[in-house]
Amino acid sequence: MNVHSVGAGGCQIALGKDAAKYQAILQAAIRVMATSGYHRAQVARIAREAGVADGTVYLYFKNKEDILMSVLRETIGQIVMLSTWLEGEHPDPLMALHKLIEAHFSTLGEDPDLAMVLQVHIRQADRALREEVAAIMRPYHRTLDRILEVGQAAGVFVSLPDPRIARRMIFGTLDETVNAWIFTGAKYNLKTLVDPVYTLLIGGIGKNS
Amino acid sequence: MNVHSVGAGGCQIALGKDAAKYQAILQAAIRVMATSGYHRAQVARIAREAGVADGTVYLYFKNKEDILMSVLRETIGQIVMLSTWLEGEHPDPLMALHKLIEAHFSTLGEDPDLAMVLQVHIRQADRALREEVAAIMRPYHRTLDRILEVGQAAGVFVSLPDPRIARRMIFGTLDETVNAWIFTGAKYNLKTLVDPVYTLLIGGIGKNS
Amino acid sequence: MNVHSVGAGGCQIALGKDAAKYQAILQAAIRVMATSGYHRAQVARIAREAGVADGTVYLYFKNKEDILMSVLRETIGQIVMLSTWLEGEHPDPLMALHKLIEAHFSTLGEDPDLAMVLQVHIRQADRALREEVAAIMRPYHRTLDRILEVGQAAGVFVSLPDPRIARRMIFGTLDETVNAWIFTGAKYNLKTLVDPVYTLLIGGIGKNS
Amino acid sequence: MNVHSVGAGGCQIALGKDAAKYQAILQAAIRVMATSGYHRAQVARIAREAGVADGTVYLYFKNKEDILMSVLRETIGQIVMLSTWLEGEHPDPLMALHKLIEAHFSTLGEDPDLAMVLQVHIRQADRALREEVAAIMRPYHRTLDRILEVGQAAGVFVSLPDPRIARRMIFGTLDETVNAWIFTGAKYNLKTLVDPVYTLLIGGIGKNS
DNA sequence: AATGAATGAGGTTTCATTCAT
DNA sequence: GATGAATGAAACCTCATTCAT
Repeated sequence: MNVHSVGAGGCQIALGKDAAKYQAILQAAIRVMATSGYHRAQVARIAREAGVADGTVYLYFKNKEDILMSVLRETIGQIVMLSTWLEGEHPDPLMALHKLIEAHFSTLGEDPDLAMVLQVHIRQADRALREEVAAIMRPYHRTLDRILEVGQAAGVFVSLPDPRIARRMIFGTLDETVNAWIFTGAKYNLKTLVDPVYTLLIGGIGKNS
Repeated sequence: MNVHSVGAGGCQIALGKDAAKYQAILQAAIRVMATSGYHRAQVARIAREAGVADGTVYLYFKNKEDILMSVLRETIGQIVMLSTWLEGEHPDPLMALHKLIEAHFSTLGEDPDLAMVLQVHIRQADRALREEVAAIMRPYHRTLDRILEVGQAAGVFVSLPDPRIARRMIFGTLDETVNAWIFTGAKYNLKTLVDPVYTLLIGGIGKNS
Repeated sequence: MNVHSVGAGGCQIALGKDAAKYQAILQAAIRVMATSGYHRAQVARIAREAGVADGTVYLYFKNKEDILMSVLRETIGQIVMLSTWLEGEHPDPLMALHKLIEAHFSTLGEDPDLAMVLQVHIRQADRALREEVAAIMRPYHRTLDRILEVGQAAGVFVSLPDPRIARRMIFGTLDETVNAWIFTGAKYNLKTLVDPVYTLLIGGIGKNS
Repeated sequence: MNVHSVGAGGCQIALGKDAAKYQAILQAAIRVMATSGYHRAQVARIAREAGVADGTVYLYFKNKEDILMSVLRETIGQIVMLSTWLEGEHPDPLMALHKLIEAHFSTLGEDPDLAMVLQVHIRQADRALREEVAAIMRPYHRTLDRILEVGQAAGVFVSLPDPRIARRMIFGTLDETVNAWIFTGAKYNLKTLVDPVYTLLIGGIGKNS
């Protein structure tokens, strides 16, 4: 059974023997898109980088968009699943939030190319693809929403008319932090920011007298 | 002197006649990019929408990228200048931050097309363009940094080893809030979120016992 | 007004100044298809043969299929219209038939390349295109049917339960005669066959004792 | 000796094992080409339809063109041989002609897929292939020519300077009749047209007073 | 003999840009 | 200055064919 034939989106092409080749193309795609961006990334170059012929790419992916989609499914998917798992693992909403930030920064901090694709180039995609991205991200947002709700009920988080406002603050903060890390060349260790960011999100920038 | 011949990038053509035509093309570009995205936006369509011939576009802009750049310069520029002005106008850092959030949400909230371009399509641009965007944004970030520093010195903001962590939280939160507003169809009034977001940024999500 | 913007099918592209260029491309297409066939005919070669750039072809035609369609519309159309006109001009069905054969052989006999396209390469087209061809041909068949009906009523043609059987004999005979002429290299004058074919169609191959 | 290794074109591979597989591929080719046409017919689909691997096709046929050629050789060949046999069997030219029309309509009328290929898709082939088709057809045309000559000598057919004119009428009529039958969906029984067509060919459309 | 994964050449079409009028 | 017809490079994708297993 091929690893990559599993999953909701699935792959409509009967995949032959080589799951390694599928991964090779996927990794090549991440590499090429990291440097060239989505629209500039040529299928021919992805193929060359993966060490296969142009046509081979189409044995594993339906088309260029499908390549990007698969990068998404396999990577955002990881963070999303990780977040869901963490939520279940840590009933304490404060701890859950901390672990989630850690997971977010760890996953992207360990693979700058992947982070580049997810933070920058994904957003170059067309409307249809962006909606797909949103759909994949939704469980992540739901997890954040639930953590916030539980925290409010437990009295550790402030009460808000709409928890989505806080969720956007959290997600926006993580997102922008990763962005900044990428654009400064991914030189420092993203994980060192877990605690400062967590503290700031909890306490805000205002000084509690 | 034409309004649009001012600025860092400048314009290589001496424009004598028609500043109105320049604006028409710029507005058309915003409209077309809002619906089609950067890469799908065709120069021919921008020209048609602006009521000029294809070639005329090249009398006012060096190339397609230059059109986008100019959209940036003229719009981000407004927020940036506004923020600088607000900073000078309001010595109180809390007030300055509040006014800045208000300016940010007002400017984008009043022109969904423009917001769409700035939030979504700008990011489809190439490396060079994104770096230019960053350069234009820098004064905005500097303003935030200074407000934070003044606030720390005055004891109204928490002390942080690196104020940029807080700045990214602020900017990331505003950015994600606008993003969410756009993707849900820009149905509600963005300005209603000024106070909740401000409060959350100051106090954090944690409950102060 | 452009000559080629008239007609049922029309042309969905706003055509600029040059009706001559439209004709040049059309003639080039006939020439290229005559030698290479429909599927082997490359747009690039048609463009080169017409003395224009590849892209220019797409200013005058929507796509490759549209080129072929236009060859059809403009040429079969001629025979069809001619046949309708002849029918009106000659109330005598015998004379009408004779004139029609003459028109058929004249039109194709004068332009072997065009004949090649119509007899051979049109038939390489896809289902959709062939149905379009059939639609364009229909008036021609209707004309034949009417001539046969009038002739039957007048007692100069045999009575048949279904006139379409006779129509297919006439059309099939003309078609095969042109085919044979083409495949032997279009060496003789097709018009010399008007009388023999007419006589044979009227009298059959059987000897009237 | 395999059935299919006989013939002009021959088969470059010594086939030991499986004449049934050869036939399976041939029948699959007819089926696929009937629906998709020559150029749209993919070797992979023929293989799948025949229940063999792609590569296996190339053990039995030199290339795609060879497959079509073989369809021709084996099917037109049948009509051709049948016609030759009928000619020998029926010294009476009128009877011979009648039997030949019957054979023509029977063979194609019983297998619409085959008829589709022979009437429509064969003609999508390239020059070289069409010449091969002509070569295979030639004995059929010769048979018609001889029947006509014998008939003329016997005084049952009209005298013509060139019997090929009459032959083209006969063949064109049969061809167009089959064509019309196919394009109307092969709904009626083609054999019911044997007598009307025969009568018309013999007597012509003119009324003998 | 049989397989089917891999190959890679080849063609249509788009669209930013130019330049003669 | 303004025009817009013309340009032509560039890229995705298909599919006949091969060859290692």
